[in-house]
Amino acid sequence: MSSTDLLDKAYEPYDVEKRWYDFWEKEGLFAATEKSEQKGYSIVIPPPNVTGVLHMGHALNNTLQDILCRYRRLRGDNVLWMPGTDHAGIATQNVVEKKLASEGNDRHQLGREKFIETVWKWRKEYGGQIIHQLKRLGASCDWNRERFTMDEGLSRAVRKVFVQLYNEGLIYRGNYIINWCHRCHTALADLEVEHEEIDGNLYHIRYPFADGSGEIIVATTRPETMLGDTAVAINPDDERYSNIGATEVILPLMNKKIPIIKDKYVDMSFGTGGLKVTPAHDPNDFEIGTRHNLPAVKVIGDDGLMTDEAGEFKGLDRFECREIVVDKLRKEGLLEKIEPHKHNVGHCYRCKTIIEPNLSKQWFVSAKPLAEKAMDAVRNNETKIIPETWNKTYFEWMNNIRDWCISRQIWWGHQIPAWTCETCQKVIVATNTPETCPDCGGKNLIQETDVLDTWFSSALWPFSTMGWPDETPLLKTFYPTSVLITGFDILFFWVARMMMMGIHFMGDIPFKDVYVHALVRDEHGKKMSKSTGNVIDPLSVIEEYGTDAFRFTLAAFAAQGRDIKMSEKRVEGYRHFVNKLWNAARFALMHIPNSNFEFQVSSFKPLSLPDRWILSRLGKATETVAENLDTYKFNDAAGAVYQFVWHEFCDWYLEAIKPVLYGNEGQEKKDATTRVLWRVLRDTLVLLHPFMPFVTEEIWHKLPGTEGSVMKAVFPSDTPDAADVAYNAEAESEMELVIGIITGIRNIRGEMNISPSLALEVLVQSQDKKIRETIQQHQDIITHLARLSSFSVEQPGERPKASATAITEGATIFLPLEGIIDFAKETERLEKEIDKVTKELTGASKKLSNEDFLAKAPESVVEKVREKHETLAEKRQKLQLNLDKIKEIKK
RNA sequence: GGGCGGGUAGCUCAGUUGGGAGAGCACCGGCCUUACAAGCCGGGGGUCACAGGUUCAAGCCCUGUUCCGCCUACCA
Repeated sequence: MSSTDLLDKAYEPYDVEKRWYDFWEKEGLFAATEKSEQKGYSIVIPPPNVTGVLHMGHALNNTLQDILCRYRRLRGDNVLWMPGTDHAGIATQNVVEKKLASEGNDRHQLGREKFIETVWKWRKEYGGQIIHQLKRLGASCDWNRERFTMDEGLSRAVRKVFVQLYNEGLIYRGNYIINWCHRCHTALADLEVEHEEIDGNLYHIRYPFADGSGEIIVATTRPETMLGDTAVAINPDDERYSNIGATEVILPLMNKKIPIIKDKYVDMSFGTGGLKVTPAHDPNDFEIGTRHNLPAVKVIGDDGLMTDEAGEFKGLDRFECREIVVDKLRKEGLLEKIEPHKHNVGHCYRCKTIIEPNLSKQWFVSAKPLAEKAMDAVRNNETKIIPETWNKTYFEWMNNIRDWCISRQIWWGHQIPAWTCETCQKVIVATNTPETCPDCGGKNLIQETDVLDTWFSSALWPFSTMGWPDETPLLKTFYPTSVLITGFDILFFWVARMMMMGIHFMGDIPFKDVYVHALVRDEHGKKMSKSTGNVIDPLSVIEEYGTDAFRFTLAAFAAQGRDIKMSEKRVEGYRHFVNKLWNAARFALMHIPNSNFEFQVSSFKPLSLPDRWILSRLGKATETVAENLDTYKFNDAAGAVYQFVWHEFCDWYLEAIKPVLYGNEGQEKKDATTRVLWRVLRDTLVLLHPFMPFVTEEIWHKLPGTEGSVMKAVFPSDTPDAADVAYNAEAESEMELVIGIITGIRNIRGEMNISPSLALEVLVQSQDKKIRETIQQHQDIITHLARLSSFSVEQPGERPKASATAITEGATIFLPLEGIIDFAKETERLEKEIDKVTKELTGASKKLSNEDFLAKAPESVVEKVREKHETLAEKRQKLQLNLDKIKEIKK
């Protein structure tokens, strides 16, 4: 590509993105090396649901991962970003069932085997959607290694884990109260229940004593469960009931005698202090029932309809039954009253159906022993959670962890590797399908029909994806992973469980760092949801503004510990930034020769002030970007590079070197500056690449003197010629002086409304010889950037009359403009400036006259304030002088 | 009920051992200056939620109040 081929005037992302993504994949630039001398760096992707489509959360999550992976590659690491999806048991089954229903079919008609076949077919056809969307985002995953939680390898890991935990006594099976979703027809883990406050009623029901000596009133929010009551409980300390003789009540509607029991659990201050006990339909009642050996009567079936045990109510829907029960109680005069009552009701996290606590035989993981070590790892800093504030949440949950119900009554998932011998009822748990019963030799072995919770398999993700249970080179190179990037919403679901499983099975933590990022909300801070209609589709944003602008927006707003409020307007702003870079490159390419070009900056010395300055600033920007990416401060990293590119490189450097590039200063100077320009652009592209991979790659290929992909570039601070961009104190302070003078002149121009096209004559006075020399030396830059017709520097002496003035540190600027300046305006401007300075000056004086401050503040602070006071006083004095002068002339 | 986070410019937010209140957008004024009007130059704007306290010094540390958001939980 020759430099005479100008870039288009505006950056058009669409074609560029497609082209380079294909190129990267084709060149194998995303591939990790199994064995390498390089430092290993690995991230496993939080596997999106195979049913999923890319939303803002995914976009943020994966953009951050991609930034880190691309950055680490530039730093020379051997990077593995492991991609994949999870099988999302309930969600996927729901989707496929819906599809079947639309075809007038259902899974029971198909049968289990056929149904699972259908799901696989669906997965093949539609399951890759989100992977394609991740590619649009620029995700540099090692796609050849893509995994799926239902893959053969991962399934093997699941079986092995299940069997081992069972043998260790950490998995057990039993009848317990679990959360039951009638719509999904399965048990759910406690975590999968979403609590929501709803306006319900508190029903007060009279339970007559069996001996006719009176009654006790109990309160309930779910009257239909009374049909399954097996006791009424009171607190043993409750004086209201200390004198009752009755030991039993008659359960209304059922006409059944049930005992009155005493249990400390009962809260005396709630209602009447009488509690109905339904062990089959309430977790607390279940525990009370266990303590008192009460029978558990299941009146609500797994289908949501009342069971045989519900007597005359049999077959009614649970909510319908509630109304009828209440109605009947009222008629029989057993309903004391109904009070409105707000309470929390559990809903299924997949389908929002109201959850019923239900007695059921399920499989559980005994979590406490696993949680202990998972807590230790964080306590000992083996795994660091960032930001730290999430430690508390992590410990809070781990400390109160309860056993994890892992069986699901659905078909799509890992079928539990347990068999029951029909002959002797022995339960066999094994990785391979057993042929005969080891106890009785029976051949009729029936496999457990339940499948495992999807999170059970995702808990193994960091090592199952790398080939475990085999000892693979991949595991050796990349486990433990370097960092996990995730949203806090799955801290418990996933992160905590990976910690438990990783430590238990690998004997080592699954990740060294866990970076917890925020949620993406809409521009008003509301959670995005389909029902609210405030969802912004990342893909439409990408279509409209380009991937680079979108990614940069996400990074720029990814401040630790705060949610991101996303609006398209923000993205638009960063599209301007992409375009700015594009045009800066366009400008640079107009001046960088494309042949016989020696790119070493160091061979051209001495360099001009702008050259030395921009190299110093580039070094600073490089350092800042690295520091902030190393500590997951994505917004600060993005901010630093943005500031550098726009306000230092474009606003000052490119403007300052124009005369040189136009050849006004001779070929030698031009050659030197061109090298610096090239160098800064090259390094800038590398710095920006992790954030904006596409536009940087596009420019990289247009820039002479670069080879291959920018992905293969070396991070600026790691290059052999990194010394060129070291901090240069002299250049920075000289440039500050020059910038100060220019800004002073521009300020007058702006405030006085002097036409930009009018070239001005400017005189600068300074007492400091060094300052005078520096200014003199760089007067061409000042003349150019401030648009001057003449410029001179001298010692303080005669003040030009009729001039506007500005004060910078160490120098006074005079803009003699007889006939041009407006005296009234200049007076006003100076007065305003004096006001400002006076205010600051007063603050400093106050401090300096405070003896305590002088005595107790550190010397360096006092000195700083003294200096400040001195400069301000001087500035004020000069301003005052100028004001007096103006007023004098005005007269 | 328990826990966490937040209240800083009109808006969205930075502000990391306590010592100069900042950015982006929006707004106002001036510019088509041959990279970019998706741009350039200049400018205005804040009792850092409120009340106390510690300190020479508080946006930052402590206490209390208040408002908002989230997580978590078995008061029927």
